[in-house]
Amino acid sequence: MTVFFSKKCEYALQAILLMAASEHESVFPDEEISKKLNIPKEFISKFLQSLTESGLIESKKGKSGGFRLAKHPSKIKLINIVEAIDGLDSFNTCVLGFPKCSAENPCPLHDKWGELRIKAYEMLSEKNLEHFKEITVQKINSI
Amino acid sequence: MTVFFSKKCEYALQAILLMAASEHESVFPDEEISKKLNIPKEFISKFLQSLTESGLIESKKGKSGGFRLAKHPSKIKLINIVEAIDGLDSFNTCVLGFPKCSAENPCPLHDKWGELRIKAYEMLSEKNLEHFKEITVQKINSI
DNA sequence: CTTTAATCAGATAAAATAATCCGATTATAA
DNA sequence: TTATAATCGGATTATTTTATCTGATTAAAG
Repeated sequence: MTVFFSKKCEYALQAILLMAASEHESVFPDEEISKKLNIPKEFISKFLQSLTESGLIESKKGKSGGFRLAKHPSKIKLINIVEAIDGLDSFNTCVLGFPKCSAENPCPLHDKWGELRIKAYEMLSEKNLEHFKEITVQKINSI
Repeated sequence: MTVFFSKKCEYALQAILLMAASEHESVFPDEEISKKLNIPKEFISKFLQSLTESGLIESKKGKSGGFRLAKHPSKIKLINIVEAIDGLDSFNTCVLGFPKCSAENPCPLHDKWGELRIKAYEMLSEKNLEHFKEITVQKINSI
């Protein structure tokens, strides 16, 4: 396996990047997200519901409804999505799976992995969605 | 989820660290590995077989049989185990799950993730098992 | 030669994750 | 007010991963 994010989380990150890259307050129905990102349509409501519960997006029922960001892109960071979907446990567990790995009882990779973990966290939290607009548009157009 | 290694791979890394930390040429039956590392006994043969096929360890059948390293610990690196169990695909795929992520069509995290991936690879390949002997002994004694 | 203790290999079961389906509800717009 | 198009939520299915079971084989030791 060797996954970093679950599929749900990957999809959620892609979807929210897509929303942030578009006109503010645009509403996206499942169908549109599915087509633009090649995500199984029926699966979308599953992870977008989690994001709705977390207050990151809002859902609008009925005709011409769909999902949209609940905040301005500048107020959202990728780590918020990861936390909502996968949680932050993996930033605190031993990479080798040893129990009670700590500075007192470190595993052979404890220190190195600790550094990488911090860098990974930074990667997800140092920028907000506003910063990713342009590159996201380009990426999506290339799919 | 947000896993880095599969459970199989974690177990395999732990098991091979254990073997490398002991007297050279010691033979370890399933039972012993299971007890020392709290790994389900029946599951051990599953991933140790993969390591046997890869030539990292040898299995000895019959009474007083078991598994032992096929090479000196100084000739084995953690990346060898990862490659044998999980493969190296994750070092080449997009962290956000976008298709065809590349320098020409990068995802928003392409560069940052690229750096981290290299550091992760280094973490697994810069040292050999000989280096981890002492810390492994301490870690296992603390379980 | 027989007993014993181990791996091996294949089948199966359980659990987690990913994907699909469908009826109920909701709200827009004709 | 009615038809339409969307989410919502629960149930179900499929797939993958993890774990267990069992019988066959092997080899050491008495």
